Amino acid sequence: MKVSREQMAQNRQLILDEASRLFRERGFDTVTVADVMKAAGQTHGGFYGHFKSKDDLIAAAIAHSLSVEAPAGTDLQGWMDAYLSPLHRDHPAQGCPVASLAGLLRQQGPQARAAMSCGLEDQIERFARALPGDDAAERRRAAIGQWSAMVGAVILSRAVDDTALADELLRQTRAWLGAVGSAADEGDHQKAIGA
Amino acid sequence: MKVSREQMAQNRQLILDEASRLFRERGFDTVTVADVMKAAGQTHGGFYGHFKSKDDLIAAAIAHSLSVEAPAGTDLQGWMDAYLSPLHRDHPAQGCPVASLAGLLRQQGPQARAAMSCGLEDQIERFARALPGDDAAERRRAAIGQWSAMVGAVILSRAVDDTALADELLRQTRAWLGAVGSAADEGDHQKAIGA
DNA sequence: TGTACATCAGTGAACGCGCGTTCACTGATGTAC
DNA sequence: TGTACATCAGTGAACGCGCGTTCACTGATGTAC
Repeated sequence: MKVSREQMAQNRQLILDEASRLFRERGFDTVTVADVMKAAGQTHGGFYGHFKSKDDLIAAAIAHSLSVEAPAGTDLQGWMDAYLSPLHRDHPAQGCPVASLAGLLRQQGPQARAAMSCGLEDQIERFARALPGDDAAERRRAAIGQWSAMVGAVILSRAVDDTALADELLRQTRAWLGAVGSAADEGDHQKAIGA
Repeated sequence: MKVSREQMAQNRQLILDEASRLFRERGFDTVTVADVMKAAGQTHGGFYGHFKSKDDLIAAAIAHSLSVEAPAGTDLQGWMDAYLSPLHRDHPAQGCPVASLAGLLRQQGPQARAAMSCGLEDQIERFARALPGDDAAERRRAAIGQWSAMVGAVILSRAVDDTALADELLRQTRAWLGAVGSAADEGDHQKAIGA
């Protein structure tokens, strides 16, 4: 049963939405093509009318989720706190695709890794632009350092079975980023006034 | 052909060594039971004389690699630099199991996650003990924050296809950790002298 | 504008392959005498 | 200490299941007249 061209385009977007959600939730290997198509309200056979292979879908889904993601808006502190919250940790399906997928990409194909490269570069750039300070190179360095810590803390927090440790990882990383942030400001200030 | 009891114990250790190496290199799903046994010089049928299931092996291999790992020795700075080096990024099989496996654990069983919890707690404790400073709580916070950044940076660096970006992630994180470290010292110093 | 027909998006059964797991068998080990 | 035999670690063929992928088919779409 053929559908209209716009319906087909809409179906493709729906497949990408559901794939992106399922991959973040359960990883690439435990989600089957049939799972994705069922979530998108279709049967698995039609999949190959939209994508060349599962690998092709993986790459497209990564690009899709990274393009939707809009980090580091106006409220930088609020965004960082939300990122390092138990809520974000416990709901990867709606969360940052970098935190849920980066650890899986080493065993994925070049298309998928290339998609992650672009998305990551965008994310770093936006983060750096949102940080305070005049020196662009220093802002970029701080963006990479803080971003690494945030992604790392969420990944570790999700890897762990012990709730107390998982919570502590997020809480302490948040506190530590706050502490080094203000300490760095003081340090910068000392340098600025020639101390 | 039966082997001696000590030979059998030795074989079990060999299986764990090879599994730990292969899992770090290629992840849990792309390494088969037959791959592990072949690497250990045996056939796949004998596997179930040593382990209850592949999941059982995964948990045991995680515990095995984390117990061998000895981070944060006497030369803290050297260890951190080595951790954030391209050499470490490009050789996960010999590298830190947390960096290669933490991102895969969300879709693994409770045994595996429990093994990671214990190993991670040990690692944090040792790191905190190696850090300078009098306040133990502050040292623990710094250990968690810095450890998150290190693990995050290596994971991101491995996830990315673009060599320049992958190198930059490591280099900038190293530089940033150095900068906030000394800035924090200055900040602490300012606090200490009542500024 | 209405009709006839070619196109092609989606269906669902089927294929083939690989993997985790089982099992009957082998032959060296280690124990009982 | 030497011999007979029960044990059991390791072998490799086989099983069963699930997944990615293919394909003959269906019937709505959209075009040609």
